[in-house]
Amino acid sequence: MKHQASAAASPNLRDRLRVLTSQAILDAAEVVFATQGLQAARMEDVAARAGVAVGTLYNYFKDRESLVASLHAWRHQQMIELFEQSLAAGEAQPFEAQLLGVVRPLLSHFDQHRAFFVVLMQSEAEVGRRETMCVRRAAILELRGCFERVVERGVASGALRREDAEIFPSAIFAMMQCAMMQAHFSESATPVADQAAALVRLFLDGARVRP
Amino acid sequence: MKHQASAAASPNLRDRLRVLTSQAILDAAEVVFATQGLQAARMEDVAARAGVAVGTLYNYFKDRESLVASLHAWRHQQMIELFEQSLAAGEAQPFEAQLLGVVRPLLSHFDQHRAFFVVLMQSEAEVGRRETMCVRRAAILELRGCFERVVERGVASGALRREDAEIFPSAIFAMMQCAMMQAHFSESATPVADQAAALVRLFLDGARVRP
Amino acid sequence: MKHQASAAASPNLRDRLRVLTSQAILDAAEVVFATQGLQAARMEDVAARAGVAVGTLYNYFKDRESLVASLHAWRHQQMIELFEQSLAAGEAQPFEAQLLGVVRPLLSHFDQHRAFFVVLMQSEAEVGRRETMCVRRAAILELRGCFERVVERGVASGALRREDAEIFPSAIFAMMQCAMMQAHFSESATPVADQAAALVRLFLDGARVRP
Amino acid sequence: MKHQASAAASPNLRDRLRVLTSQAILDAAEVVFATQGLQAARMEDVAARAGVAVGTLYNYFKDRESLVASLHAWRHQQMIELFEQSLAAGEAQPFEAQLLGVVRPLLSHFDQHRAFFVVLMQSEAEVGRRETMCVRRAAILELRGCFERVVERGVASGALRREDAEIFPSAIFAMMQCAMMQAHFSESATPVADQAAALVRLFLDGARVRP
DNA sequence: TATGAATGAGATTTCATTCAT
DNA sequence: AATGAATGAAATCTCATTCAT
Repeated sequence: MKHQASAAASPNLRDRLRVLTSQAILDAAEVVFATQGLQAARMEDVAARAGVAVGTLYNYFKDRESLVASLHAWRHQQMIELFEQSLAAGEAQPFEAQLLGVVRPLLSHFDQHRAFFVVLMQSEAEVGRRETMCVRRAAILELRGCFERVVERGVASGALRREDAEIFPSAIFAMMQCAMMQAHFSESATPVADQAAALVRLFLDGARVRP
Repeated sequence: MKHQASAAASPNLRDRLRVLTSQAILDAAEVVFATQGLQAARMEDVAARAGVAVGTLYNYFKDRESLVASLHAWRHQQMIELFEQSLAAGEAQPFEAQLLGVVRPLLSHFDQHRAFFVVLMQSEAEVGRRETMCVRRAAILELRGCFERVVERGVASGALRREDAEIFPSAIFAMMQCAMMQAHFSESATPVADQAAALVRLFLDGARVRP
Repeated sequence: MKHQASAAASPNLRDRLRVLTSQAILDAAEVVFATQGLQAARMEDVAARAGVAVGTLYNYFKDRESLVASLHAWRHQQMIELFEQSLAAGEAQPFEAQLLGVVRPLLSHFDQHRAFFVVLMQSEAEVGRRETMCVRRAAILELRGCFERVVERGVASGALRREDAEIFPSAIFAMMQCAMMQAHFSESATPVADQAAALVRLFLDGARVRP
Repeated sequence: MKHQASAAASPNLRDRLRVLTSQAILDAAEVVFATQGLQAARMEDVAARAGVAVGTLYNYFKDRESLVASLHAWRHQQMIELFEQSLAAGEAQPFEAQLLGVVRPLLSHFDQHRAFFVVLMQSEAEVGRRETMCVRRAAILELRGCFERVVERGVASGALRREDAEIFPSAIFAMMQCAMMQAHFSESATPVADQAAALVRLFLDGARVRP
């Protein structure tokens, strides 16, 4: 009541701390899960890395599964947003440039969270609870839907063949995934994003020698 | 060797029984791992499915990890052999036909062991023990090596561009993987092998509209 | 005392508030313990029901055990007082009437706090800390002592046999308990107090057919 | 095959061992639960007392709750059987003798498992899972049903009043329970069974002085 | 004085592995 | 060689209690 600043900030303070802690836990979880593997990692490790007690994890996430799910949802959301921005930014450009404008930022995002995305893929393949699977599938389908929109635009603008258009979204997605996996297994330090142009070219022109 | 006929046959019989049991266990393991997930599956489940006691598993495989590794090695070996046969069989054909001749049987193999390959991919992304990782990486690199040989032949025969040849093997591999994953997540019943031709065409000619 | 009117009233106000909060907590605790069970109930639940924060509970009661003990003591005190009043009120009446005058109000009290008394009995059987047990035993003995006084008066007035007088207090007590338990398990809605007369008659005359 | 005895015993051996272990666990559980209290007792304590590893408990009982339930069921069954035998044994005797013939053995059984029965009562009052409650209630009702049969016989033989017969079963039951509780709280070493005759007399003749 | 997020000891349960029969 | 009961380390999750605001 007395101090405007402190009084005004006070109610927000708790909330801000909550958000901060929540983020700290998610950040820690990402690193720990990526480093130790999704199942090998113990909640205690996540807590230790986040600098909180185990019990605190459970004040923010119902259980282990919920923590993993939140992590997924978070990164997924970021990717979708990144995609939307990139797509909108390239709206005025010719198709190839727009495609590259979408692929490169996504690969950059990959680069920044490389370790975690491996975990993400791993758990995507996981044969777990039914509901978990559904959520995952929905997420993947949403991402694929993004690429479908790009392909549609390519077809509409006359840049892509209409006949095989059905498999194009998956094809781009696959190439990106592959670049990712390869970087992971070869433990290469070069950013995957550097291959964006080559990938787009391969997707558009194929591998065949032109006369 | 020491004993008469029956005794001479006996060691063979024993060996054959050993192999039979071993195979039964691996078969059971494949199904159980694929059905329940690699970590969710319990050794007891594998034993039950194989029709043996838990202890027996440990008479044939040092430990859980060793069982999984054997399963991997087994399927991997089959794929390599399949690849070699397909490649040799298409030696006389033009490049596109040979490539298709390699891709289609591999996808068929995928189709037959679809569930397990998902598990395989899952564990490939696994960040487990260092030595396990090495073995896995070696296996993947070997498979990629196979595709490198195909690409080399394509380049040599003038069918593929030399400039981007470096990323071609991964690209083909990626497209196959992707077709696989997509089938898994969409729970499609159509054989992935049916998409072989489309994949090869996309790889060779790209997605761009030709004038 | 030192300060003026407002200051003089202030300590009383504070005290009254303390008592009010304390009562609110005890009331909440009774309901929560009775509903969820003595061990299943969490301090947080009690706090929520009382409309205070968890920390506040510990401003009023040292710890969980102390809260339970207070609850017990409170109800126990009420029963003792109820007993004394009833006993005094029936002093001039013949023995059977006086006994009924004691039993019926106690059973009514039971009816009002039925759920809690089940919890009370439960914890009476609890094999917990030594000191807790002592307190409980003292409470029970005090209640039994009340009935001993009634029995004594019955013997003195020539209404009860002297020979078996030792087991009479427990017998009455047992019958009351039993009526209680039975009501609980049969989830009967009829007040136990309605059986008071029948219980007293059974206690006095037994079950045997008289010639 | 070679040895009749050993071969014949062999299949039974495992089963007999299973039963033995199962009994050992139940015995240990009874003591531990009675000594430490139903919730205070840890599975580890039960295991230690039974001389097995914790895991073994779970080879025999699905979970903690199941162990407790088995214990209850076991003792309950024994009591029912004891009751049936006693009742049949006194069939030819006059009512009072038959009643005593039923009450005394039950109280003896109480004496032998005194500590556990306290636990039994405690958990009977427990407000736990719905299904658990149902099982318990069924058990109690079954026991009460036994006493109802005795009372019926008493009424039929003209020994008991018909009018109040409804509350007689509970009354006997209550008196027995009370004797039990009292012995527990007073930590008396005298067998409760010694009070059997007094209880029966009180039940039959009441406390009133006869002219 | 009230608050409620943080704490961390402790309990239950699982399951890969062993080993006596 | 096959069996399957016993083992016990390890992981998840709970909740009474504390203490900074």
